[in-house]
Amino acid sequence: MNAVEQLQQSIKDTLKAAINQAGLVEADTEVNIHLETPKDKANGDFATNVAMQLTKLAKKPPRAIAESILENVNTEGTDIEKIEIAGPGFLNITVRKDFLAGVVKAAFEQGENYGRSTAGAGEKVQVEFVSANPTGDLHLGHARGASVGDSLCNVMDFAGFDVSREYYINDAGNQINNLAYSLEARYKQALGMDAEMPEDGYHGPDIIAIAGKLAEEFGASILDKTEEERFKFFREHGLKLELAKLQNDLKNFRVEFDVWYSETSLYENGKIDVALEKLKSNGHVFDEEGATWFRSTTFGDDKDRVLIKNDGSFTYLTPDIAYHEDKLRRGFDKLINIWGADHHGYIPRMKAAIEALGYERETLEVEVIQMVQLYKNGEKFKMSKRTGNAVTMRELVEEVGLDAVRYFFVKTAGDSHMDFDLDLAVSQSNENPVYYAQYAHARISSILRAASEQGFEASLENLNLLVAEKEEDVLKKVGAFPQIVADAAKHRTPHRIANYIQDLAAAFHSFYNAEKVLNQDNKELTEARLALITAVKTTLANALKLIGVSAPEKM
RNA sequence: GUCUCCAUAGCUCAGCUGGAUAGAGCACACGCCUUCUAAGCGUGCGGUCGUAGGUUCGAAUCCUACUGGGGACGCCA
Repeated sequence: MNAVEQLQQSIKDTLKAAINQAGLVEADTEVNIHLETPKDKANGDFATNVAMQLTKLAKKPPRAIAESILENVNTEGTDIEKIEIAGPGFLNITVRKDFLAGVVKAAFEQGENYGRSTAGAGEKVQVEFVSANPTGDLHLGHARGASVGDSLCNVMDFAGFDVSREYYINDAGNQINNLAYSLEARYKQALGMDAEMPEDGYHGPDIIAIAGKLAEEFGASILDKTEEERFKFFREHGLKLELAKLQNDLKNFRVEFDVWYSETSLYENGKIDVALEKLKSNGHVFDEEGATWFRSTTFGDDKDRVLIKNDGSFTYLTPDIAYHEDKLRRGFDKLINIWGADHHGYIPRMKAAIEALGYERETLEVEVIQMVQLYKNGEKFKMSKRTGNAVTMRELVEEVGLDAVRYFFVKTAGDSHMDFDLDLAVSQSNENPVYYAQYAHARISSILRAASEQGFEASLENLNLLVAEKEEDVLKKVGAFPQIVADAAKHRTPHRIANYIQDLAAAFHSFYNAEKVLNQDNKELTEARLALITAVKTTLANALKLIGVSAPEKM
């Protein structure tokens, strides 16, 4: 438990004691006190609406309850300086100033671990994200999914969850056949031959590039093979090179997975049959019209789903069920899937499958990432893998810059639709909010360099000198960080980290303009302030790292 | 047609399990560099929180209906 949490708990305990003392509720009633941070600091450091919430139980008006609590409260030996009644019945709590000094100390001493907590209690969580088919380049939607997914993993890890990142490779099924045929056509074209692309072929430039590579390496020799051999060749090489490309692109996007899980492996090791048998023995499978069905409607899906088509092959769902069964067998407490909004209709059947396999429905959590609408030259820009004119993640990073892209995608809540104006992102890249935060970090670094040259050293000795208004604002922001991380992890909302970064940077910039840090005439204050800005620097760096953005020493 | 997500300032978006006078950035207007980085700070302008009901001490937040937009409704993946 961090300092702020301890403080909050202590305030809650103090208030609970007062409520009991006042006899406002039955002795065994569990009163849930919610503390919030008032927007206006004139309303104290913390505020609670508990008096309003108790109106029904205590059968008194809120202000009378508040007064009753005040009369019975004992703040001796706590960090509470004063409690006031305000508005309709809020209790505004002001904390002793020296409490904030502890915040600097914590950030200063914990360094890159400041903000870590055990809020997640080591819960084993697996997060599956991106999982794009290995049949084309990653595009805008994948970039958003990668940003949000990776940041969420970072945040949850920092908040004490045991996180594993996984990418599900769809290397089986029709799309891979299409990949092989597309590649063969491109290969022939690369050799100067006439070849038509298959009807559902992949027209992306990456396929052309891979075909060119194969033509260079193998010449025309592949043409001598039988049709079956050629198919196998293009399938294998296509997959291998597509996968290598995906892994490389993601790595360059600062995203690394713990596990790359092959769909084909589910076929090879019989896990699909095992899952099917389990569904059958649980009584959730039936045959009809030559196909085998999963009775998903039993678990709230709006229609039943085919598992085995009448041609004997599996639908996409079947290996996916086996995959999820396998995840659960690996001992995860929670499965988080990050899916594009175009797949959200798929959620009820997957949850149904989880339940049919005998697990808790809630074990599977699906975070839906809404579509990104790209604008260019003031017009909507259609994204299509098939037509090959999509803006890829790689191109986006080249044009806009990695830090800006990662920041941009993670600062918006995943469940809200998003417009991405490419011209704006490129032309105004210097005004992108990400630079605002990075600039704060660089500024601090600069001051610390100057301080070092002038013989100053950050010190925790005189933190009680940090009483200026702007200093307090900064301290409160720094102190809030562990709780922000814990909340963002709990609610699966990494965008809160981005918002927090803006707040913290703003508090610092404001402080910077109001107070000068280095002052030869006041060594004590200077060195206390150095400790303060070091705490800010640490916090900024930690927060930026969580969302995959760099923290530069100079700009 | 059914399901689902969304609708907050001119634009892009926040708004924590319902709380006090709904916030930030961009844009616009005006100030601030002989002083640690002006990619910054300050002041101002800007809102019937899509519409109409409901729930209650209190609703941008929860419920219902409607309007408008995205997405999904396949023995594709």
